[in-house]
Amino acid sequence: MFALIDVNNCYVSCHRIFEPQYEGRPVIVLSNNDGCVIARSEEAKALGIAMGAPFHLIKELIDQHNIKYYSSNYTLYGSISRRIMAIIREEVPAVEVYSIDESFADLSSIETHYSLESVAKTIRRRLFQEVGVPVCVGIGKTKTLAKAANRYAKKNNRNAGYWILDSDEKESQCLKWLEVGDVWGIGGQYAKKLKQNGINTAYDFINTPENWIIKNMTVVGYRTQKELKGVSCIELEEAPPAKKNMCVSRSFGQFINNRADVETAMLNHIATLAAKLRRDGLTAGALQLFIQTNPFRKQDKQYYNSALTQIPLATNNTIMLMNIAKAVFGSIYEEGYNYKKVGVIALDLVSEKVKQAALFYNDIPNDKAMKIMDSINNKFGRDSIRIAAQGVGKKIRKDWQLKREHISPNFTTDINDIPVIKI
DNA sequence: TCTGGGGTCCTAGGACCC
DNA sequence: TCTGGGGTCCTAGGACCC
Repeated sequence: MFALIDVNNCYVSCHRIFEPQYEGRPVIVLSNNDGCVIARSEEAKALGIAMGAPFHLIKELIDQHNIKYYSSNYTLYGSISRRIMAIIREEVPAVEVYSIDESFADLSSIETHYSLESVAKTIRRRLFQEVGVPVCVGIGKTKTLAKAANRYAKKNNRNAGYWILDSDEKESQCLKWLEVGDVWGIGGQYAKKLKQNGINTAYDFINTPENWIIKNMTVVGYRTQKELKGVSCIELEEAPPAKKNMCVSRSFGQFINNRADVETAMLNHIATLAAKLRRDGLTAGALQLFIQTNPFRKQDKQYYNSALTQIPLATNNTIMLMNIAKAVFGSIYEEGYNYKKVGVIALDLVSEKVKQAALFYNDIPNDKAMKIMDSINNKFGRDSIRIAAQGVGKKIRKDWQLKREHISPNFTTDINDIPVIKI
């Protein structure tokens, strides 16, 4: 059996740990740049606030119902997530951290219904007491069934907070209830196509001929069908597979139409990217840059361009990557547009330890300097030390930086933000 | 005025090789 | 009337996940 443990309305729940006065009240969390809604409390969902709703279009509703809103604070969520995963690891033999708020567990060593139930209850109780977040636990024979069970628990057994698919009857009942578009692995496009063919529930889906599924949804859809039938095709991945690409991109707080600022933003993304590569012990064999205007501004001329550069000697050195990026940037930047976003992607990633040497290339970068930069930034906070091209003096705070007007304190990661308790 | 960021997998088609 | 068989690599596009 597999379990899926999923934090209820994760980002909202993270904020409520430290501001419990918002328990029972409508709360939402906004995307970067306070652009749109990416998390909602149950109370906010009940008021009709949709996932992805643009913030500026729901301001009236927010005032009307006194909805609490936060800018997203990934430092906080990451920290809470680590606490959660540490506790889950103590309770089950094997864990796959699937996302910031979800993990799969392998329960194959646990046999009776009673023991499964007790694992679910213990995890819930400990996370609530020791971290302060509510979670739901779904249990089934495959990862896809565990996902389905989790959804069932959330909608139909929320107080208990778990659901176990340990009989054929319970499986059928859950699959008849589950809309086909809510199956893990079936997204909007396939859901539309399935419904056009009269396949509305997960139960309809498992009773659809295999050849139809393969023809219309490839082998990926076929695997999903097998999983729903109780045949496990997707294994637990305790160690995440090596990354193939790594991307850093941000929308600007407002649009920018001067080259120097766009370039500075890009170089800052390079610095972030290079640090992420070094953190994971990876080097990039190629670098892609892209820039784009804001597609929502219909009054603006639209533009998108990208450039892919092979790197002769795979690297994670900030200065080298910056030099490459600067050399290529001019080929994609065009004057006369209002830019909204710039991004950088590292591709052809290989481990630092096994990277191929280059025969005709002697420009060995100073990686020791990078190590020192990383250790300073790890100790004193990001960008404590940086490359001058990222901006100095007054240039550090600029239009391209994120808008986060409703940011919460970093309660768990910044000594200055630790909550004060008065006794 | 204002609409997120970061990933993976699969297939078809076009190019190449012997 | 008739035109082989067996492969790989790369890219773009489309689907999906959180």
